[in-house]
Amino acid sequence: MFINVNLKEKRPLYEQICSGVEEQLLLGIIRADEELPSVRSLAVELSINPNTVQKAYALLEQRGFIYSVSGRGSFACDIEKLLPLKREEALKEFDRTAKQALGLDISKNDLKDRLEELQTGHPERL
Amino acid sequence: MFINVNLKEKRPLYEQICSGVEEQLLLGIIRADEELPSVRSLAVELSINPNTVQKAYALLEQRGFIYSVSGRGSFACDIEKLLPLKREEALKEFDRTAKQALGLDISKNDLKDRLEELQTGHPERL
Amino acid sequence: MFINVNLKEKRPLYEQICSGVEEQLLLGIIRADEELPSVRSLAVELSINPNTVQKAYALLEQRGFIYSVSGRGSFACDIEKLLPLKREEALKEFDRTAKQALGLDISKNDLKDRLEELQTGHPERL
Amino acid sequence: MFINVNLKEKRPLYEQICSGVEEQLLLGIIRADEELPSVRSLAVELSINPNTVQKAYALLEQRGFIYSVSGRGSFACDIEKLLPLKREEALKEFDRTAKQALGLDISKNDLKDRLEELQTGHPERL
DNA sequence: GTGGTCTAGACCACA
DNA sequence: GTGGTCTAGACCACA
Repeated sequence: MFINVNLKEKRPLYEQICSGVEEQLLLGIIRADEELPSVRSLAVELSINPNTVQKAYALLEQRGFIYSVSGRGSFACDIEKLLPLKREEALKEFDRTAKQALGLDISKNDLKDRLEELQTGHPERL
Repeated sequence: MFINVNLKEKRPLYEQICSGVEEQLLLGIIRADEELPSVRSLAVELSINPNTVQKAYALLEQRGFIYSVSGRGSFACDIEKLLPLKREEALKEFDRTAKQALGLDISKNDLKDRLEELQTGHPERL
Repeated sequence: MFINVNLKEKRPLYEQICSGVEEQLLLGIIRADEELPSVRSLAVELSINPNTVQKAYALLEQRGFIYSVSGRGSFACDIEKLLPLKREEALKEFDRTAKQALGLDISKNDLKDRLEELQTGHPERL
Repeated sequence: MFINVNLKEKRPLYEQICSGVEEQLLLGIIRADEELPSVRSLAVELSINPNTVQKAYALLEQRGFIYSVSGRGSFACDIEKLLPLKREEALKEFDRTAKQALGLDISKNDLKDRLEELQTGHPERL
């Protein structure tokens, strides 16, 4: 697992960790029940405060991405169960931005053309 | 001009004011060179501190939406000049969310269908 | 005399009037002892407050560009007597900006080349 | 870092702080990613209000000179990336003042001689 | 009257 | 501890 954090970004560090882990889960880089680095080791690796990692893991657990076994560590949830929820969220976001564009007199056809040209950059699941 | 602020929202008050004004400018509700409510009067109307309104107006000026004349008041810029920039920003956001959806195995055709069903809610410019 | 003021500029209106008059004096558009528009008429022409024009004229008098004859009006001074002072001020400004450029590792030769290419846009004195 | 503010100057305090910091960044006195004094400590040092320092730091961040990390502090950006922009600005200013001098019948050769005699006072980067 | 600057002091999220 | 937001209130220049 390779998580990057960037101090210059405005998002709080714990959010950066969360989205890093979420992304790798969704991409299949982290498998179901795979063990995540411990709070302490990740804190050392990223040179940040363990409390920050702790907060990120707590949020990830609350959001259903990981589960913690006390005294053992943290493990990835089965992402397949989360996909429908994530898709729903993504579509809401998509609608919102599409509406915004339409409100600026960009036509639906323009947006469709744009869609067609998009490269997903979606790597094959390992 | 009808600006609403909501203390319960996480976004700072000054940002809420900014987006309220921006929206009305883009919708043509506020015309070029039209005078906005003074810092003080808007503060009274919204029951917030004048400094907060001041910060919002300063940001709006910096972003090119309004211009302030010391001792006179604040006035709307000609929004037509800002439209291309806003469109560009909106399209970037659109691409981002579209990519996100595609990354979750939602097909381009699904997104296009969704686009087709969207109602813009875009009022005619007066 | 054609003075323009721009509400969108950050400089105060009275300063804009001053520099407009100064410029026309230095360019020879206004001649020595020529009468300037009255405070009231200029205020009407520019659609601004007479107090603002009054302040501009007071400053111009204080700086030696015009003189007022009470009950008669305001008249242009002989600009030739002011030129040495203006030249000194301009050279100070020139030195300041040149130093700034040199401090950013721009070479003296670069600045000289730049000087050579400048078009003055200096109209012939009438 | 040695920042001075002068209450008697007309420029607002926050602008004085900005230009002080900008200058030291451009001179290489402050290095990339070096930590700046905290908002509070600089306020104490200069005997001014923290809000004023806060405003200065916000402007410096917006202008690309520093970046702030909430809960951590403020740090210097890599100035090398800003140099081209600063050079461009400086040359525009140089042109402006040169034109002004030429408009007062000062010859290009006079300006070149003047350039030649200038001492930069530019300290070596450490 | 208007906007712009500044002070004094509070409270919050983040680390 | 740090920066970010907000309030309450003062004073100034400008028009």
